[in-house]
Amino acid sequence: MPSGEAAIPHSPATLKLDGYLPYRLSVASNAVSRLIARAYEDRFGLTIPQWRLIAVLAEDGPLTQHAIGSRTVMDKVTVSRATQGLVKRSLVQRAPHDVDGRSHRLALSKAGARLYKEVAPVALEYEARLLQEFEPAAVAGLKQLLLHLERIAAELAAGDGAAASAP
Amino acid sequence: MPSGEAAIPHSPATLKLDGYLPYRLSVASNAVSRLIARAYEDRFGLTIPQWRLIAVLAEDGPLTQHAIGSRTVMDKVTVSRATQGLVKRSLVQRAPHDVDGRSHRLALSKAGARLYKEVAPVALEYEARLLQEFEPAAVAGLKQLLLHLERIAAELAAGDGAAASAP
DNA sequence: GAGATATAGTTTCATTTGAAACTATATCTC
DNA sequence: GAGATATAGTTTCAAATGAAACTATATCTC
Repeated sequence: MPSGEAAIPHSPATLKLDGYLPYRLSVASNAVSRLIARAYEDRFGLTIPQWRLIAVLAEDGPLTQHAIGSRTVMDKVTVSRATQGLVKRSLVQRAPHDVDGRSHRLALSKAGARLYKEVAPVALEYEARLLQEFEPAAVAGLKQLLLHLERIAAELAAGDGAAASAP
Repeated sequence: MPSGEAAIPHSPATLKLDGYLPYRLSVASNAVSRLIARAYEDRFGLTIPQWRLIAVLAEDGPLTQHAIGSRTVMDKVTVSRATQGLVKRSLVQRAPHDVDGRSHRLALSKAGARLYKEVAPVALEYEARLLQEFEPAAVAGLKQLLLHLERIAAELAAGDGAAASAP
């Protein structure tokens, strides 16, 4: 990490909670998550982890739980529990993994695929409403920024003073 | 809410989880919160609610718990617990509210103010690191967008089909 | 091929969270 | 000013979360 000199300060020298990024981010994310969680729960009986799992199976086809976890940034415990709920409702099918006896191959069932087709437009509609006042370019920029933040936060967390330069 | 016609779609007609705003937002926010939470906990023994409480008392001076809650978008239970912890460590002082017997006036103690002066630069440094690769304008835009999202999410949550037009 | 070590997934447990019930005080209506 | 109703803050309880221990299977090393 390049040492010392404070480059262009992006933040005022004095802290203002209202303009503090981690705060703004957390508050916005909570508000959105809460809205979405309620919608999925009320309309489809799905938790957010379950929804993510369905979405990723619909997009990428059959996956192991491990793959789902890394693909969707969810803990293995979270994935395990989401899976159990979905299997119980027969929205997801589990087959043994042919080459690895510890693992399973998860796939959407017919019913799961049908449900996905119902949920996806609702999901898109919520997103559209949330973003309706913004320029498409601004939205694209926001998403890029979020991805970037995520990466940097992970880097800082990994080597918070330690490994940062060496690959 | 204006009816029907789908204006300019900000989102593709097909859902891609990776580009789905609520997902990106949640993942980014979790990554940042986790980083920050660990930092505050390790270095200062503060939880995020406690940190928010200190920050807002430092900025705005004495407040009731209720005021802190609405100012920082925290549940009254969260504020209550954060307060208890801080009072126990004598970082915050509680005085009866002169006009309202149910309420209290919370203020930073000397020690609390000192701690704030230690934490604030660390907080700013984390923010600066998270944002170091971005243009100041992009950062300002992001914060605006987050505020906006928060407001819209709250509106949608309040009247999710119900009251939306009538004031 | 027999340990040793790693990985997929589950279970257990302790912590966090927030809704709902509760207590105490204010305010409003008659 | 006596209920009725609202509000500040706490406590209680149930659900969500994720770290750590655990089980079962793979892989690696000799």
